Amino acid sequence: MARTKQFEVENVLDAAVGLFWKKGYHATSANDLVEHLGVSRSSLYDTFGDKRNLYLKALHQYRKRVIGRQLYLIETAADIKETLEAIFSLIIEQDIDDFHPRGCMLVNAATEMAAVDEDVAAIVRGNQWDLQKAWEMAIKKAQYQNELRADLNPKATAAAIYNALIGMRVALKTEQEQETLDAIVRQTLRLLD
Amino acid sequence: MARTKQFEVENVLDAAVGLFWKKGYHATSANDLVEHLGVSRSSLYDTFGDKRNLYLKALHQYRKRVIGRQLYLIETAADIKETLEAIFSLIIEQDIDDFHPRGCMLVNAATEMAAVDEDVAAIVRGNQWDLQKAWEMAIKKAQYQNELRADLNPKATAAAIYNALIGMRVALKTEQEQETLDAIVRQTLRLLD
DNA sequence: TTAATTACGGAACAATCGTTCCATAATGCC
DNA sequence: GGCATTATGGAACGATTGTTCCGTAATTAA
Repeated sequence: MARTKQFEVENVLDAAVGLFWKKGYHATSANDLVEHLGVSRSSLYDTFGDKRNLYLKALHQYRKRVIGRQLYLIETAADIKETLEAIFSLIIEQDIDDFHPRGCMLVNAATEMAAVDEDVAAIVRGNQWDLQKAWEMAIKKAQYQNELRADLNPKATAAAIYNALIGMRVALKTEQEQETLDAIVRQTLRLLD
Repeated sequence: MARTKQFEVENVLDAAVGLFWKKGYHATSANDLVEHLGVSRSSLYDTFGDKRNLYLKALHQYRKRVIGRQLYLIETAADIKETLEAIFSLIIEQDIDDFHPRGCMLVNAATEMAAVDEDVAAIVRGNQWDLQKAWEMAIKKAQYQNELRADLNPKATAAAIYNALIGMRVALKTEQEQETLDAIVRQTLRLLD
């Protein structure tokens, strides 16, 4: 028995992801949010709490949407090397033509916030665990199917792959020569030989 | 024929590095700087220009001091695999016991600023070039001395090593199990096999 | 249709932001 | 020792920060 919201919470959260992703936490002002989310100040605070709370919710949303897709690719991988190469390509294509490459929101969050905000750190850790586990399982599956050498350590290899992908997100923040990017992909794939 | 400065520019710059390194650009306020650098507001602006300018100078100082040491280690490496392992250890030790791990100031700068500040991006790119070139030369030297396989691509391998080191800096921002860190080091070393 | 409840728009808040300005202090050259 | 020059401390600036508050609009159950 009350007025209904004039916006879809999910949509607003997606828009918040877009802003925080591009500019980070500190450089995104409350005014930025009000202007770009199409929701009034009071409704924003009513619905999402303060700025930090909205940021945390945006991080969760990013995991759900963007990382979710990546997890799906890894889990349903037919050929693990092809999948790794494809994910590298996705990441590279996403940033390479952008005037302001956004990188990975969780990597950005890790460097900007994780050291001083335990809640952010926990989200980053959760994401890391998900992705490393997904790679580990995919490696084990590939070994079971005789597509990968049996003496490869699945957990260690997964950690190294995850690590290389993170490095790539950072590298893409500054313009990179295609040759260098290809080299990183090629060398990282060697981890699976 | 004028009053002399009551501070050493170099020392103040080092202190600025300490602040910006730990908190990043946006989260470090002008007040923070005045309080921790022991220099009055007006002297700070007189000597270093505005906040952004001081940040850029601090980035240069970081390259000179911290990265300079790393370059020296790489260039004077007797055993390249040992050197890579040693640098990983240095990085890990630097962050692992810190309550607020600082990571690498240039990695932090890349994710926070490089996309929207071309001057920052240029500094990061310069640093990347220096380090990749140093690794490339070290690899070539090791090949010449028959310590590394001759069919290893020096440039590509250098890029991958640099990339893995960056990933490590980000990973250390959230607490990491020693086992995982060791795995990353071990797998990255395989790039030199 | 009324009553209860929630959403909304916008003004307003104190606090902090980065920066400037000025009067005074200190220095080296003549 | 006087003069020109620069450094310094501190007050002050307007702008922006994140957040709150309030009067009004909209909604639905009764």
